[in-house]
Amino acid sequence: MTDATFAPAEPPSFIDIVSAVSRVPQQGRSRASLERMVTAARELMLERGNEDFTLQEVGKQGEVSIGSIYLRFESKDNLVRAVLAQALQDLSDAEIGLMSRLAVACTSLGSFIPAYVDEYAEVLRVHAPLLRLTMLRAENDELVASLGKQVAIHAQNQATATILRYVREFGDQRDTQIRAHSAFQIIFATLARQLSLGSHGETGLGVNWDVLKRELSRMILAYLRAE
Amino acid sequence: MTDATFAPAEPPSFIDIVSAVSRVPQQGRSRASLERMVTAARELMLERGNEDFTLQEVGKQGEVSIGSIYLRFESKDNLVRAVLAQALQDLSDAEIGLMSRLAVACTSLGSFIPAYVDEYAEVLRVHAPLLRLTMLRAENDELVASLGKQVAIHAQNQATATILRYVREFGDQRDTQIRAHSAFQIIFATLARQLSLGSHGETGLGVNWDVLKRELSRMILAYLRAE
Amino acid sequence: MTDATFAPAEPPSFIDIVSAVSRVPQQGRSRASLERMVTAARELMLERGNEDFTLQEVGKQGEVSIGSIYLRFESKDNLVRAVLAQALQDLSDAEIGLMSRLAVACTSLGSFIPAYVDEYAEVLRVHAPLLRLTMLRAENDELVASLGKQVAIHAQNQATATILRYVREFGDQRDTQIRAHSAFQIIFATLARQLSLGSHGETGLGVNWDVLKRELSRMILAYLRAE
Amino acid sequence: MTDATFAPAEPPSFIDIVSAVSRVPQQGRSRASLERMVTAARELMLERGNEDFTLQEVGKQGEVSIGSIYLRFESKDNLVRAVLAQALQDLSDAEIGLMSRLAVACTSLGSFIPAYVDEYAEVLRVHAPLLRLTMLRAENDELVASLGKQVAIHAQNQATATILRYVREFGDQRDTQIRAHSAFQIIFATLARQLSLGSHGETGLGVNWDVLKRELSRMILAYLRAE
DNA sequence: TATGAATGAGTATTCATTCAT
DNA sequence: GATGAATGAATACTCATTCAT
Repeated sequence: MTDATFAPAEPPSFIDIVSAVSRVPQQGRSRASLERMVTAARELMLERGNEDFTLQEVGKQGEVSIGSIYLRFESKDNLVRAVLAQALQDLSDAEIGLMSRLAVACTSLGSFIPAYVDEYAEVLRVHAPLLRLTMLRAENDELVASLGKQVAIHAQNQATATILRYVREFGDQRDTQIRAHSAFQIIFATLARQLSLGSHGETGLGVNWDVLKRELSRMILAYLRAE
Repeated sequence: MTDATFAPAEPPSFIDIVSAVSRVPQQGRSRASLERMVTAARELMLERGNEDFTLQEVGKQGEVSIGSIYLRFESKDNLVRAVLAQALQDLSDAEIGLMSRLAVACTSLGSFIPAYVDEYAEVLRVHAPLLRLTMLRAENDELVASLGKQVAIHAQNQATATILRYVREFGDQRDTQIRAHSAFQIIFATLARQLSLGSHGETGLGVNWDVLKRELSRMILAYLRAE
Repeated sequence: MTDATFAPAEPPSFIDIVSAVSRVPQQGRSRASLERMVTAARELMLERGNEDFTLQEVGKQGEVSIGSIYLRFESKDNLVRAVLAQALQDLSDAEIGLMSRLAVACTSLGSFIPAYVDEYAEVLRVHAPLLRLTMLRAENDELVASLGKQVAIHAQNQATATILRYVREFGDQRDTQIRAHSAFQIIFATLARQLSLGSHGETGLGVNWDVLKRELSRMILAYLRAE
Repeated sequence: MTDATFAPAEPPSFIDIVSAVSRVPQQGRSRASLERMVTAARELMLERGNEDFTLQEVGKQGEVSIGSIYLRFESKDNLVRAVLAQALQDLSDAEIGLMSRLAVACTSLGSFIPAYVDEYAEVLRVHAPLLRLTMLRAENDELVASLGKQVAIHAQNQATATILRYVREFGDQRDTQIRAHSAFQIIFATLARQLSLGSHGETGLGVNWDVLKRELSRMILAYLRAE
């Protein structure tokens, strides 16, 4: 375990992320055109895969010219990155919103953990298609990998900090940070796998989603409360 | 939860797997040539990615002609599949060997779970590079996805059955199959994620590998022993 | 030999030349803007070649908008032509100045020829970079070829006429125009080649510049004085 | 003047030249295909300029596939270079043949110089179109420039050595190498210019080709015989 | 069986020119 | 007049697959 504290750092910002790959900030009509091309690219990427589309197709579907794509993005690669960066930003926003809601709604570890597992599963499910693309791309794209890491670190820190608000309910007061952190790791890994966010791609395998979520919650509670 | 029993089914067989993608059974000299091309393809795939190599390169590196590759494989895709199928077979063999060993060596749940987590982690670590490629490919290749699923199901069934040998040590005798099954799911998901077998590609994020394995064992034991 | 007399015709005029390719006569602020774009184009052409620059770059470097370039020039081609036309005008002016000076300074063929070779070599050397571009372009651009021809004809006529001022020193009084004319042809061809104004691009090839100029003068004098 | 002796060095060889830009030596049917693509490229280059043709056009006109062009040449640039290298080789061969012929046919300086001027002019005239392309390209292509230089140096050395066979007829026995060398420089520069091998592209300008050749011979003889 | 030369469809990118403001 | 964002045609190069030998 590192010294890293789990206090929520500044959340990643879409402005920062997209400015890394997009050429000019836009307003008005240009903004609309930028959005049409990003939307068209996103749709094509979801249909066919990260790179298996042509800029001709983006132009046609988004009603923009090839040239105007190159006015905003240095390359096709950067257009792909912008789509994925936006997806990561959306996920990050949803994660932040979720934690805020749960932090006020749950008064005990026993109510928080199942609610967190359930709702985080839902957030990941909604973002799963683009998230899958992001992870695929991150394998061979340092920039996307780095953005993904930023988002992941923030989510991890925020979740760990929130779990630690219920530290008095832990069964053992030693190594509480390690426990909270491990709990998050295992929750994320399990949910992500069920959503095919990697790992063999064989979602579920005869597992009932609701059952697994319930058992996962039980396991985490048993772990945190163990003496 | 489905009706699927967790009795170990017939393990997947390389012969079956490769015959699905390879053209002719091989003997003698031809066998050697087949192996040279598969080995060359594997090396190139590990270096560059599933498809980022040319058959010219395979021909050169494996000292086989382009034509002879097409004599064995219907397409480049099938050559890639053969490499990945072999990798899955190797993993499956290792999983089977591991379970046999542990089944005789461990006399209690308390000794089995940590040993299983540790040694399964090692098995996955060794096979991780090709396993990563397999999962990447499975995203867009039904055939590889299906082979992966077979191997995964077998591993899951075998592991669940083994855990159930210690069922008397469970804290609660209800839903024991579900518990054993969930334990496997969570172990696999957690280990896989640490090995970057998917999921954001950000292995670890400040987590100590040994610490996480220890906490994972603790969590599983707390869960299975919980009343 | 043609009937063309070698009496100096009207020298080529930049106004005529540029009006052939530029759109509107300019005054005041617009004039300054025109000059900035032509200067920027010239710099880029010298750096990279006749066409290997973009109008975006001209706009940036010359602090003019793309639109204003098209207000003055019908096309990029015409901008290039304006630069080359101006270069031809500059060369022509220098040639005229040179001949005026020598005509009064040199009292004999023996002093005129070496001075002319030396100083004309210097004039060509100074204008060589743009002259090279002009010749390159003239290969495929009728308009530039025609402007170049005008300048060349004027230079030839002027030089021939000047040489003929020393006709009494010729060794043979027959075919004096042909001799004067041939002398100019050979002087120009030799100097031009040394300056890489065409021809294999291999300036010199182990020839000493000063030696060649001296030998060229000797040759011309030997030729004109021969009986 | 450098120390370089003018003894004819080994003449440039097409094999060396082309092997620098072509991928594989060819025989039989492949050789024919190679020649068809080079011929098609040459024709297109003569029609439109060094680079103003597409590989599609070469494929169509030469009845070869795009792929087979890339089997022989690493790039379009190298195909262009091969055409120009072959042209240089042809010129060099012609120059060598010419000198051999004249060396035995001419017994005196007075017969050699006019014959050389006449016949060298004819050789250059025949090769002028491709030679023009070569010089154009050499401006921006180091490799072509270097090949051109080799051919030029060989021609210069060979010509100078041949002129020196008549050294006893020189009017002055001092600096004979310089004189022979200067004579070649001036002959080549003058002929090249008349053939538009560079220099303003304004061939002739009212000069009669035959007259100029005659005067050039006279001038060279007057120069070499001068005391 | 085995070879490897030949094929040619498919695509990211540039940049002169236009025209709405 | 002045601007510069938008347009889209045009083209070199790759590589899986075939098939004549």
